[in-house]
Amino acid sequence: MLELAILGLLQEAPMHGYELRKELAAKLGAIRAAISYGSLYPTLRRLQAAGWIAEAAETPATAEEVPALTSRRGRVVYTITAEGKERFAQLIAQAGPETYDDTGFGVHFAFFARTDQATRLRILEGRRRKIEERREGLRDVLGRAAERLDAYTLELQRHGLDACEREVRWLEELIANERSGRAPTVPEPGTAGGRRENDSPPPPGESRTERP
Amino acid sequence: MLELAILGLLQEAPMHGYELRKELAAKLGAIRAAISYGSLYPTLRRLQAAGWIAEAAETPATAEEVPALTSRRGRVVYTITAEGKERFAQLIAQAGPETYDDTGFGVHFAFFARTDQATRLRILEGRRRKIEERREGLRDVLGRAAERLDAYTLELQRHGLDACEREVRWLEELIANERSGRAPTVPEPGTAGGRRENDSPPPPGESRTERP
DNA sequence: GCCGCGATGTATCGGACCGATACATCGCAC
DNA sequence: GTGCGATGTATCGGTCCGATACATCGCGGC
Repeated sequence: MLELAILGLLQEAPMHGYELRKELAAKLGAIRAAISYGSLYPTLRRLQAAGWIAEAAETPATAEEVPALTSRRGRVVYTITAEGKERFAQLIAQAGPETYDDTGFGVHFAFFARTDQATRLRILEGRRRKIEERREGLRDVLGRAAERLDAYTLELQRHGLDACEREVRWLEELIANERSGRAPTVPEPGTAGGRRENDSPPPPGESRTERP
Repeated sequence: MLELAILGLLQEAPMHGYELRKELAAKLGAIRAAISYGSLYPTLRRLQAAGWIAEAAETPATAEEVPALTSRRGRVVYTITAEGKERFAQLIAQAGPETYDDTGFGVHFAFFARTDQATRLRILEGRRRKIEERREGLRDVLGRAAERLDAYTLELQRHGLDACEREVRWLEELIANERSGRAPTVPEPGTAGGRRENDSPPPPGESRTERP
């Protein structure tokens, strides 16, 4: 999962670890807190060893002079390689079971702008299926096993059931929108000209405008 | 977390591993899928080594005869010890930061029937605070950084924000109910007489009765 | 009668990820 | 001029997961 996220972010721009963590937090804030350095840095090294990302050392050419003083270790900027882009595409397209859990789905969804429509649809439907299963489980417990459980546990289940129903409805909207929709796919920023970023993905979900 | 959950469940009845997993899935179905055996069994051994649970071997006395044939390995039933109950009480009362993440809160909440009112209130308020922080983070991103993000990422944040607002409202209800409420605490089933289980916890949350 | 098969049951192993910790630099406010 | 919060890289132990293995039980089909 972390691997996929890193590859995806580096496709938008070269970054160093710290930046990667912040971007990730911004992009996945709805799903998970923030990635730990304890997994980030080892993963970066793993990806580099695999040839999917490359170190693009700081000191932008002109720094030939003034080298020795304080040694200036500086941050390590990573770039994605051609193999890395292939790897990303492969990871995005192939859906294992972990693609549909909370984190996995969140990461995949966050990169939907770089995902083709068929895959998007497949992932949304897989996620819906999974949430529907959880929902049925909760309904079962609330029905059959209700008298075995205390009031707090019951309330927890009710709240969970509510969240499931909401997410299914949300997914339905997205799926309908996707089916009837244009196919935007990747804007590919950075390369080739000054086109504005994110002008292409379709507007998913309307009717969600008012705020209490 | 697993440790707390096991100690809590064994307080309701002696159980073997498989059963523990199922009960846990039923009780925490709203929070997480199901505990893995890869963490369950090692944890059971750790708890046993610490003296918090004890093995209460199957074969209920009368099985003195017919011993050798097929050896009958059978399941291992665990019971909580007095030290284990103390440990549980201690874990329930002391709140670290992990008490307020999704899993931690879920586990604590699931055992609210065995938690005193002051602690319940503290945990509910801590959780609310944490969710409010996440909510503010999401509002920030949706406000300040909106143009940097693509439509899908934005939609993910919106959905997350919605979930946060809902959970805060849910917590408010529970907190209000708790403040103005009776203090039920532990029914202590199994020991001392044939009292009906879970007749004591207060009804948390009303106004949640209709279903679409 | 017996055979397979799904539920029950215990167990291990490698790997992913977290949380705490350490340490160094930079800019700026006091 | 100095302290302190943000920036930045890095490691280590521990928790938990997912895959896998293996053995038993009860029951329905042939």
